[in-house]
Amino acid sequence: MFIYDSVQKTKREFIPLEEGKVSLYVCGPTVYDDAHLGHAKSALVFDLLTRVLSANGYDVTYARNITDIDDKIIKKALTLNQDIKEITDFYTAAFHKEMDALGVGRPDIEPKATESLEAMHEMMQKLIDSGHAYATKDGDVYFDTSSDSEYLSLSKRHQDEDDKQERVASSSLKKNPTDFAMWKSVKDDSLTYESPYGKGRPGWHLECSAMIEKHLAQPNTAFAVDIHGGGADLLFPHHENEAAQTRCSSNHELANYWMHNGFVNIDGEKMSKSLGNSFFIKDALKEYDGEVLRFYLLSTHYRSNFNFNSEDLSTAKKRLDKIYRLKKRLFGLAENSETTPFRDELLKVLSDDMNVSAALALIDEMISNANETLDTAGKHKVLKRETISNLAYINSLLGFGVKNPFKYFQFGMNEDTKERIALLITKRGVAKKEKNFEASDTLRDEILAFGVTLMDTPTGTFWEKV
RNA sequence: GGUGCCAUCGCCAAGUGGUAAGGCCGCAGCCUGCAAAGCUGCUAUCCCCAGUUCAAAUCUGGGUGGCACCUCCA
Repeated sequence: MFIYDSVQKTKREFIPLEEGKVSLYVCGPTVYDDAHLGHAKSALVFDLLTRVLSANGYDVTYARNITDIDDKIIKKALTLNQDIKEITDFYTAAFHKEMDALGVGRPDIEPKATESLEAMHEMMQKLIDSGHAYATKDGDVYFDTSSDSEYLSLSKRHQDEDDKQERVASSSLKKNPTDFAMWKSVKDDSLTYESPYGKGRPGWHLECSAMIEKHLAQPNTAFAVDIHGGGADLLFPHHENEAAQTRCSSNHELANYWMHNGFVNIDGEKMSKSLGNSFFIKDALKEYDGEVLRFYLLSTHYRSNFNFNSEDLSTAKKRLDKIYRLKKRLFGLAENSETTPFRDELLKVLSDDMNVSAALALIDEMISNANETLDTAGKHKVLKRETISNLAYINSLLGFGVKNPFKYFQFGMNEDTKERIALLITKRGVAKKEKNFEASDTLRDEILAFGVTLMDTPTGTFWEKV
């Protein structure tokens, strides 16, 4: 298994801290709004990573946090006059539902900030005791970046540049411009959390460091976790600050391998809250099967920036369709999971820093070969067995082809329409049998008007939604 | 301004020294009552210039053009 380390900027062979085991931590969503395609991309990338690691025989412990303490949440609570927990519960549930639709497995551990305050206080206290952090008279607690000689080693920035980039001059109580808040005092009693330093809320960076230390870190290892992942934008300042806190409060570095996934743009433009062009997962799911979205978002290498547009999405669907059509041809045959050369190759390319493109090329080649043989020698038993095994492997490793192939092609069609189509197909079948092609073609036009295609096969006539 | 990434067929996209994967689109054909689906065949020398090398899309230098981070953000 090889992984590109985005801090060392090189592809490295993956060697776990503890043989046979992998600890993986990924920054999860802040639950104050609907999740957008960027959240989907990140979740999908690391879902794939856990599948590939598992297929390589590793026992994976995957943690992805839920940030349920945040200024944006507090702001929303005030604006809507709602309880904080009401908001975070709502968006956490929505997030889970959308991840399910995308075929993203639940992490083994899903820590919430609200349930990890004690761990945060512990870490903060250690940092204060060791002189790496300080409390101000306002009740804020800051990390002293000048106390960490390794600060900025992740993002490889230069201190002097960050000095002049300071734009918020209000925090004059900071010792250094780059010092960041671990605890911020908040006056409004209804929106605060208790701490030994007064009421307030924890800083975002502290949440992740503390949760990793509490849930994943092993004692006496050089790193708290094997792999830390997240979106490319998180490298600085979020991961830099996380790493500093962990480094200075414990005897290990934060992560052995850092993985950052590329961004999702919409029609060439960055998707962001400030631009107001966020593309929510829930909206995309209205038009496309979650698996199509999964296939599309995973079809480009995880480190590349991804330019979302509907043309490419429908191209991706066509490619996924081919998997399902082959599955249809083999529908009802006994399942098996025998080893095949294809399986070995597929795992091999995915184990090389998740080369999905190469994997898809292998899949298309496998499909093409299988179809060709089925066309010319339909009773080829060995090939059928192998193909079923191959499809099952694609299913478990990539999460493609999970559904019933007939249902897949009926996405978004209501029962009433399905019945009417079935009736017309029966009528057309009769006309065809009587060689009344004029009538059968008229019936076909009626069927196509429902936005479907028709295909006559040896085992019957089937339709697919276009 | 600082730091970093990228530039491969009409479109999407692999490939990091050994002579250009795959998909979509297009064209030709097989199959089909006709279609659809499936299958077969055809379609690029890798932004520009210079260099290193027996050999470069792949390494080095210089251009040009995109983009990201530095501010909440996956």
